[in-house]
Amino acid sequence: MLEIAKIRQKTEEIAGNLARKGVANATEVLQEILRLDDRRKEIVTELEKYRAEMNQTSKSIGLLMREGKKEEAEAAKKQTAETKDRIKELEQEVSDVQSKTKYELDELPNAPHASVPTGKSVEDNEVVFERGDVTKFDFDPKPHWELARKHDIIDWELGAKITGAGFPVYKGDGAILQRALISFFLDKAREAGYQEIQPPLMVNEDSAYATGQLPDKEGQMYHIEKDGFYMIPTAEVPITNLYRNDIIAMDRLPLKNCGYTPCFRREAGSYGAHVKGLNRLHQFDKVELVQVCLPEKSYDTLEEMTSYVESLLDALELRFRRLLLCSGDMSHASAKTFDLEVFSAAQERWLEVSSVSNFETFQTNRLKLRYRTEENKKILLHSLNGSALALPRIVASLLENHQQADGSIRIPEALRPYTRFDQIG
RNA sequence: AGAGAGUUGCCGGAGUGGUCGAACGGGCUCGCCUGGAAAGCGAGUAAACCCUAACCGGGUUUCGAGGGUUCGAAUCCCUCACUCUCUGCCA
Repeated sequence: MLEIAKIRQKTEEIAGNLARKGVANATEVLQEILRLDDRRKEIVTELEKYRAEMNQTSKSIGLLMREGKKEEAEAAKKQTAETKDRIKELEQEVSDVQSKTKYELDELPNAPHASVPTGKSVEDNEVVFERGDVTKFDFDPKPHWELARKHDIIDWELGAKITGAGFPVYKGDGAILQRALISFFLDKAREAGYQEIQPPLMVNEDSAYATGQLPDKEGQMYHIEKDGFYMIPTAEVPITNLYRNDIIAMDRLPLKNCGYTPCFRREAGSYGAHVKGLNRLHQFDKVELVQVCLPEKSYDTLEEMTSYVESLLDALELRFRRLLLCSGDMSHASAKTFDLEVFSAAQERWLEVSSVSNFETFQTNRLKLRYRTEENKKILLHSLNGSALALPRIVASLLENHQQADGSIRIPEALRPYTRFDQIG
């Protein structure tokens, strides 16, 4: 959620950036928010005047009662009725204005950072660089779903039988490969200074709201209505919410946490060839990084996190490219996002395997996550997160890029201590 | 899942309708004392919001959350969440 104080200070600048993200009438929307906030202040000022008056009167009634001046006390009581009604009215007005303001703010996405290119869709994303060896095949490379079937390591039909489409079953070496990747990613993250967290896989409404899933992505989460819980779409949600309503001492910063969790996504509306195989699932595994840092350091942190994830792809011997997402392709909450994509020779396209974002204060504003300055001021921190990494697409990339002429899959050196086999098949 | 007890400030813990933002103890910060330290003494020690040029000052709200009764609620009533104990069930 954007901060009202900042909207007030930099209305035009923010409006301009919101427009780049496709918000219609950005200036008008911001001005409406400021008008509502002005109105709120007016009402609050009046409200508090009446409340102060009520407090005064109540106090004096207490004194009169004590002194035994019953009639005087009764008379004073009668006089309060009008003020009381007025307070009720004003309270209703404040709450109306506040919910209107909140509604307007909730609708607004984060404003893209100045360095984010303007654009509407994936086509406008910028390729920052490509790295890694191009895999050359002297045979016809097969897509991962065929390889997985051949080696009987991933079974979509079984998953469909026991649950439904998009819930594959990993078997034998497939299951071991998953477990190996998770351990590998977690060990690397720990070496890089991240504390490992095992969070709950369901969260309450407050948590889903604070990181921006609600109300924006309501329909994308599995919702357990009976208990009011949401299945997490990413570990970002519980891990970032660890710090909801916290004031962090400066010497604890930056907060660096990571976690492995399954992720659950309804993916309502997805269809077509691009959702084949492991490309888009309802349940998948992911190791996620979350950092919370000082505002002035968040863009360095974004770079640091992205480079870190790239080092994982290097270790897995995968050719990748870094994309700087354009204003129109970023998620609701992000101010700047880098995507990392691995080239799949078999599918002849780039697969997104990681997304690293700086949310600036968009999440921390809802989280009320602040730090205390030397002067004892409370300032909102910045939050960032990144996948390191999402398993299905990494598995797909490994299968497709490391397949051999005989159909076997070569396991990259770095992963062998974890799989304890060098090839599949 | 059933029965009971509880949820108060950084921590412990009083407080059952008015003078309670909250006794008392501990912690922490600053000052005094000291060669230095301990002890001791003194002062301070929540958050959000409103008024204001103001980091001065004044005001409002907050004692698990939300609603209600009342002139007035930490204190009474209702709903919910959480914690603990016992019983039940079960990885």
